[in-house]
Amino acid sequence: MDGQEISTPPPLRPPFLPPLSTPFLFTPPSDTQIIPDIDWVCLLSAQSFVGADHQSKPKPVLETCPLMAGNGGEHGNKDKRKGSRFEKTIRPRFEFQTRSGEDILDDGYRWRKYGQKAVRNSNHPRSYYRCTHHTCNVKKQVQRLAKDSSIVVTTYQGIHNHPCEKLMETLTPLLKQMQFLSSFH
DNA sequence: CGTGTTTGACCAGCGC
DNA sequence: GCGCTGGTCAAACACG
Repeated sequence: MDGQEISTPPPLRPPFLPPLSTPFLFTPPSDTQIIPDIDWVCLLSAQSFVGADHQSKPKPVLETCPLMAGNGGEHGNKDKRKGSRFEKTIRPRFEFQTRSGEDILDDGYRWRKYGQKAVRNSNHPRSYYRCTHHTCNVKKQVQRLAKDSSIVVTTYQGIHNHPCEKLMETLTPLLKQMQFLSSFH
């Protein structure tokens, strides 16, 4: 490497993430210029960061993926592999290509690695991650491109059913400050 | 001690 | 049926 800058992408919230409207009670002061009908989900979605240098256009697809049968997030069922463990279920899949030295993108969620496999036609292994939230079934796969090892391909499967912890941490003080400021009006 | 990672084994799907 | 490959499990281990 000739000292090329590797751009670490900012934390992102692609479209497969849950709507923020549920956990957020966003009540802007009545005399501010905040547009009430802003679609924050779209605003923060992948569409909004298409064009950034380090991001490629995400490829959202719907396809049938093997899914744990009756998985309610409970662990301890050792017979998960047997019988009707897998059933065909429509599960949203989103793929991102990111030019980064880091394999793990900070998307605000917590992930636990549960596997790693060497992949055919690639020098780089594929890593498997699962959201650590006990009620959440979202998974992601991280792999570097065989052609260009500086590009990380992250594939998300599923939709989070809980708020983004880091984003909540970030926005909570902001919201409190807004409420504080609005109390003067 | 709780949480996350590593890694070998296991299983299912698919092509031949 | 067999072998290959991708995906997952779970015990062992590391770390703060």
